[in-house]
Amino acid sequence: MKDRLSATFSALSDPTRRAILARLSEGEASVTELHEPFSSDMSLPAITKHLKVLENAGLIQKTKAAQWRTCSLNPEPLKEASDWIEQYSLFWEESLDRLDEYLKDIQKKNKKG
Amino acid sequence: MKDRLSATFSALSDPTRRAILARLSEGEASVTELHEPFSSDMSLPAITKHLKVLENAGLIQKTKAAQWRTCSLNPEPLKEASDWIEQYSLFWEESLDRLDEYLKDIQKKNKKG
DNA sequence: TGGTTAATTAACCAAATGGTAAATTAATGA
DNA sequence: TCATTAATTTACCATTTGGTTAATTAACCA
Repeated sequence: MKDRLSATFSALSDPTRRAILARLSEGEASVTELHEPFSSDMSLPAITKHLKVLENAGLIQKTKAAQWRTCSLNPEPLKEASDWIEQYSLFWEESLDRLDEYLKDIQKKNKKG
Repeated sequence: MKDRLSATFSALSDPTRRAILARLSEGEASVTELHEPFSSDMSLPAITKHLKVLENAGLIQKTKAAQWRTCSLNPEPLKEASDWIEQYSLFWEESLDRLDEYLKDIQKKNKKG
């Protein structure tokens, strides 16, 4: 049994799966919807397999309604991955400036809405 | 040819390789030194292979002196991975508080010297 | 009921992955 | 020179990975 962090990084190591997560970050979607952008060069069963990998890593969740399978993003494993990488952030110099700027950005957005 | 981000996440998907990076975060080390913590259950050639994966992903660099191969951490790909994950940070709620705290921590350390 | 839609499973494939033991190469030094 | 140390390569292995096509299952609806 693969540990959670390994499963997460492994899931993220494929471009198709990263693109799927990007799509889900905008809102939940059905399997067919997720397949659409890749339909010219990838089969639906291939997408099903990718989703299985993402689900096993805990990165997505599926809900079932009739013949529909709706997928949604679960950010928890991403946060764990981010936390792991964070221990190395002291190694890049601009870290302080970037975080400062990013933080201010978020505070602005939060105050607006 | 695998794209850089995929190679990075793929490299990070193995616990041994993450442990190697953790060791290198404390300072550069020879192949034998990196092998030592694993020597009871993993061969030296296996470590060589892992290092090859890390090197191909750009996560480490090797310098050569006589029969010695010294490995050191390269944080750039980690930063790229962190940046990629960062786009999802809005999905976890404590992000703002954590970043704020972290930033203050770093500023304290920098002011000390 | 039978056709349609959505999704999954089964069977297959080539390549990649994490290991091993043995052999080889590179460098040192008695 | 030959033994020792450090590291890599070779050859092998079982398993996993990203795909495919065909078949099957689940659900809807005229």
